[in-house]
Amino acid sequence: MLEFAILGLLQESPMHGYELRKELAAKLGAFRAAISYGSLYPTLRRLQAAGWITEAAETPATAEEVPALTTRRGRVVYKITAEGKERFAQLIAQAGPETYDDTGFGVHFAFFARTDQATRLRILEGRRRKIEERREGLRDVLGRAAERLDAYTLELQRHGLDACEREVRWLEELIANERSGRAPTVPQPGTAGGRREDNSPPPPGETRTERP
Amino acid sequence: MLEFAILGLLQESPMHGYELRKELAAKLGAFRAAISYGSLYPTLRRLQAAGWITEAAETPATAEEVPALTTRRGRVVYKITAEGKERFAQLIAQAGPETYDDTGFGVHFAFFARTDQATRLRILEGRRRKIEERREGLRDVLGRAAERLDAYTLELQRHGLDACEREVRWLEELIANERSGRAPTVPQPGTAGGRREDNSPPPPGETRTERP
DNA sequence: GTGCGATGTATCGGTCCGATACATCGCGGC
DNA sequence: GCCGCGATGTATCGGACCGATACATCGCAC
Repeated sequence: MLEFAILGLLQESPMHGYELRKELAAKLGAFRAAISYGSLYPTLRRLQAAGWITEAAETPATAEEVPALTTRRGRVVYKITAEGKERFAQLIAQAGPETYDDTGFGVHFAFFARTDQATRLRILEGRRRKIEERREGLRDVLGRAAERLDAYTLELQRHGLDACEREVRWLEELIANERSGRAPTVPQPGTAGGRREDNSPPPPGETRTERP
Repeated sequence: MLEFAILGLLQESPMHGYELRKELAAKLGAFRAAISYGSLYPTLRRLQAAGWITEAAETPATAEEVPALTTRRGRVVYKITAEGKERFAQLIAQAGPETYDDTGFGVHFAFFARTDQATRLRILEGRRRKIEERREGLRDVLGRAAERLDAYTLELQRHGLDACEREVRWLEELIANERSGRAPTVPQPGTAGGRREDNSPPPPGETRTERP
């Protein structure tokens, strides 16, 4: 998961660890709190060892200035490699059941702009199915086993059920939108127009069609 | 977390691993999928080593019947000890910030019936604060940084924001209810109480001020 | 000039998950 | 009769990720 997120982010621009964490928190604010350094740095090292990313020498703005007077800074900027981009595409293509749990779904969804439509649909439908199952489970408990549980537990189930129903509806909308061929959902109010030219659009190109 | 959940469940009645997992899934269906055996069994061993739980010889219903004809079953039934109950009470009393993240909150909430009112309030308010912070973060992103993000990411944020607002409202209700001194939220239909005759009922000793 | 909060890299122990293995029980189909 | 098969049940292993902690530097206010 972390691997996927890092590769996705570094595709937008090179970054160092701290920045990576911040960007990720911003992008996933909804689903995840913030990744821990205790997993971030080891993962970076792993990715580097695998060749998906490389250290990009931190150019001090103008190389002429500040040559070595101050002790060399610790900041390490990472950059994705060609192999890394391939790897990312492969991870998207493979997107399977592990993509349907809360975290996995959130992370993949956050990179839908780099995901082809077929995969988007597959993920959305898989997620919906999973949530529907959870919903049925909750309905079961609330229906059949209600007497066995105390009032607080029941309240928890009710709240969970509500959240499930809501998410299913949300997913339905997204799926319908996706099928109708166009971008996400409705553009929001005010600030007319705009908001379409972010860097690097979903490359529908050679995103491989292999099966593992 | 798992430790807490297990001690809480075993207070309702002795159980073996499989049962424990099922009960837990039913009680937490809303927040957690289901705990993994890979953490359940090691934790059980840890709790046993610490003396919070013990193996209770699996009595075959009526000892007269089915004595030893069939090969001895592997089933291991666990039972909470007096020290375990103390430990559980202590864990509740200590309930701090780690209790405010999704999983921690869910698990603690599921055992609110065994939690004193002051602690319930503390947990609910801590959780509310945490969600409010998340909400503000999302509003920030949606407000200030909207242009930097693609439409899918924005949609994810919107959905997350909605969920936050909804949960805050839910928590407000629960808190108000809690302050007004009454049980959870709306009481559900008849069939009050029930399931009380197992060996170890919640000792009304020092905790508990509510009536279930 | 000194303290202090934000920035930044890094490690360690511990919790928990996912996959896997294996054994038994009850049941229906052939 | 006996055979497979899904539910029940215990167990382990490698790996992902977290939370706490330790440092070092930078910019700025006082």
